[in-house]
Amino acid sequence: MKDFNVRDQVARAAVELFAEKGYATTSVQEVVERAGVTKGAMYHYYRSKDDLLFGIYERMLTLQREHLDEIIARGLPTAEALRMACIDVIETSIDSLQEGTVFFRSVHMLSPERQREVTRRRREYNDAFATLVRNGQREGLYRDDIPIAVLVANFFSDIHYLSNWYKPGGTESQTEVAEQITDLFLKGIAAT
Amino acid sequence: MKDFNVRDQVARAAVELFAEKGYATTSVQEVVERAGVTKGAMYHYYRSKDDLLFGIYERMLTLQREHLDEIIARGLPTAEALRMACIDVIETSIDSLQEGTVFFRSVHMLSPERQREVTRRRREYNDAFATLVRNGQREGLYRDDIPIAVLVANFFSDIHYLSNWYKPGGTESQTEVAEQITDLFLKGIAAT
DNA sequence: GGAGCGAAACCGACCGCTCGGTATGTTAGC
DNA sequence: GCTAACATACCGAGCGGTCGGTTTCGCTCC
Repeated sequence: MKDFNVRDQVARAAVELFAEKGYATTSVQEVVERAGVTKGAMYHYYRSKDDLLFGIYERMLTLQREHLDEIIARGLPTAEALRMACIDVIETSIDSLQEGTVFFRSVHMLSPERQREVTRRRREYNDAFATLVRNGQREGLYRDDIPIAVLVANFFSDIHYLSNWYKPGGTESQTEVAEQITDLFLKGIAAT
Repeated sequence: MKDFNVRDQVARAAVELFAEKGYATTSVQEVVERAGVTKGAMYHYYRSKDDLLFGIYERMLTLQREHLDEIIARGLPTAEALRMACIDVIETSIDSLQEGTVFFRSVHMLSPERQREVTRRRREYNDAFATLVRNGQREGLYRDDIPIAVLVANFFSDIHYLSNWYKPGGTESQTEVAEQITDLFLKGIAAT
């Protein structure tokens, strides 16, 4: 039994380095060195550098989609479901801060087809989230004097921005921050 | 009399291309071709590709800092000043959507010293903005149960995210969007 | 006003280097 | 002895930047 798995080690090293210094300025050589393997080993498991990058998107998209679907499937009241979805996605994003850095910074480095797939899946997530808000509007919970796209963007921007300022190990736990941001968002969109 | 200025043409082309396909994947050759000049001409005015990128940051940082200082200097009541600062920075950001795309995506491509300068100047802006919020807290206008850093990040995230979803020429004018986002933010931080 | 001239503006071929990817060789397990 | 899992040396393309040369500009002085 081997004490480490080449695939995972490479993926881990890739995330770290792409987050630290960017996809384009990180060479495959650097990745394999940090992973403690050789280029040959890496290219045995991945077909290209692009695969390394796309893997990050794949994992993030799948993970967040699953979480959201699971929460929606519970059939909770809209307000509870939305609150839960917000807190969960923030916490998840904090768990994957490095992935988030790469995610939002390097889409344009993917191959065109993969860019389109990422866009498509993000839109799906966006739509599912927007539906929650829309339901809340119908129930009179949230204001409808502002386009729903703006409301949703207002929340997604926080997710996006997290990796730019949140430092783990600070005075605030991720749960605290998640609740604070969610609270700010919900206060903003609450019906007057 | 020449009908165009090499410096500006190159800068314009650089912004466009860096926003479209990223700094790293844009070659100097592409930039000069779009600008309609030669590499020799470009390197006569700029010392490096990095200069091209830094110019974008320089302009954005200076512009936004001037705007904020000007608003603060008016000595308006806190609530008015903050509202005005928010709307202004959103409008300005919409005016410079492409610059914004590059600004938030390519910091890590700058030379280390320049990265540090950008960070420094952004922090200055951040602090000036935070002071406004802090004043509002003291006056009892805004909630103080959430760390000020979170409050500020909650707004900056919107600026950051703008270039990811706002499409000019849509149904909403930039003024409308600026007011909507500002309103969401201010509702969120209002004292209960 | 135009000849002369130094400096600035500009051209484009070229260079050194890095990087993603490959091809061929070697080892280990079944 | 066959296959999957690696290792290593290498290639060719593309890149940022340079450098010697040429053109244009601006000004002076007759």
